[in-house]
Amino acid sequence: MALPRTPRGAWIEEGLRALAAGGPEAVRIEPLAQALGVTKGGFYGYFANRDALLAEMLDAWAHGVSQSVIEQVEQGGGDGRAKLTRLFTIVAESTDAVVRGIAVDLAIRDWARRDPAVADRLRQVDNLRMDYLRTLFSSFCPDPADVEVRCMLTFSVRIGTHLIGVDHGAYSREDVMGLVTKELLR
Amino acid sequence: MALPRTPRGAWIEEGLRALAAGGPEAVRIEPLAQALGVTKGGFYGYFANRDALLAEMLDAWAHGVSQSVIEQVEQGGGDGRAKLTRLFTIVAESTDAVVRGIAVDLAIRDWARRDPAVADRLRQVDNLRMDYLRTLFSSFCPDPADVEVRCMLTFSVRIGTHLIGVDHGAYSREDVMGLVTKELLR
DNA sequence: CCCGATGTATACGGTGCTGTATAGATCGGG
DNA sequence: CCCGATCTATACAGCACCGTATACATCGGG
Repeated sequence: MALPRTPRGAWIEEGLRALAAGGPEAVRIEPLAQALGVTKGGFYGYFANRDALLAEMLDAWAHGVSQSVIEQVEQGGGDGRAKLTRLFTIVAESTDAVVRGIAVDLAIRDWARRDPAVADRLRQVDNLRMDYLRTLFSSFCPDPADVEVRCMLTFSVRIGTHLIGVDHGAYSREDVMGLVTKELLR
Repeated sequence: MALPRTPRGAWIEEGLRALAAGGPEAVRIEPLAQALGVTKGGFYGYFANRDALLAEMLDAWAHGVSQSVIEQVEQGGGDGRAKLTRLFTIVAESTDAVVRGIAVDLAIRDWARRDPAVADRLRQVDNLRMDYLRTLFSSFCPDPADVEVRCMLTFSVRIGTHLIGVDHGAYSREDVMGLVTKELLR
């Protein structure tokens, strides 16, 4: 039994890299193989076809994404505001990671606009995140409507900052995001 | 002089439709021709190649997008809050339009993440919109930092609502957006 | 140490698209 | 009414990729 030089997970990870870089259309098997330093020969031993890879990429993302962040935040302890602050920091710093990086997140969001199956999966993940956000905000916001507004704004700005290309005059983007955070934790 | 059965603008509009539906990778000349009920024969009379079409699509979007909305808002009169309210309504209702619809907007945002030239163009358009937002918020917010925060949140949530797939329990998305609007105009 | 399973390289036909070339159709102006 | 510019259909070579088939390499177990 030869141990796989290019294990199943390598295809998925490289696929996610391609997804982040160019959307689902850019996930092509032959370029993936080239990036892995292999030919596509082995690919079809793991996956039936390209769609099977895309499906597994989605699975890998959905499983590996939220839980780890929530655990990371929770094990630090503190009250709601402290946890939210920590959450914001972690999310802002996770730009680089491959599977759970923001680039994959944004690519999947765009993908979901076109593929209902992807949209369903995204909704599940987003609901998990949103539920967690709600518990944190609820710890210091008595009004449920207020909680909902803050959650929606928090979620939106966390995505929007990567999709909006404006200048802020005297402020840097980091400045503005800091001010936004302060406002949301008011 | 035969009048063009498939004028230049038709290719651009159909291209934007394809862009909205599947991203820049989905803008393929032969399918476009098929959608127009023509073959690709005439295309290369108008455009040098596929990239030229993509560039002109971007131009068409950049020119036709913001100015009309701003004029529409301005000619209604009223104070800053009234104009913002009108702006929110107009933006929320422009989901369907082809060139200036939200689908094209989101597709271009995703495109900009990968193509620096597109990102530059998007930044110009976003800066125009943001400047207008700033003037409106400034009319009733004395603190420039507060203005910047509200602008960023407004812009983000206006995009985010189309990219976030969460349920809100007892509230509908419209409810939440209404509550958000009330908060932002506070 | 050799067998067999697993992973890999290579070759192949098929598909969908690009961009070019060329000939035919169509309509307005002289 | 016919000429010529403009638009269109068709044919073609080239490219990138898909999915299959097949033979070779590699390593662990008997």
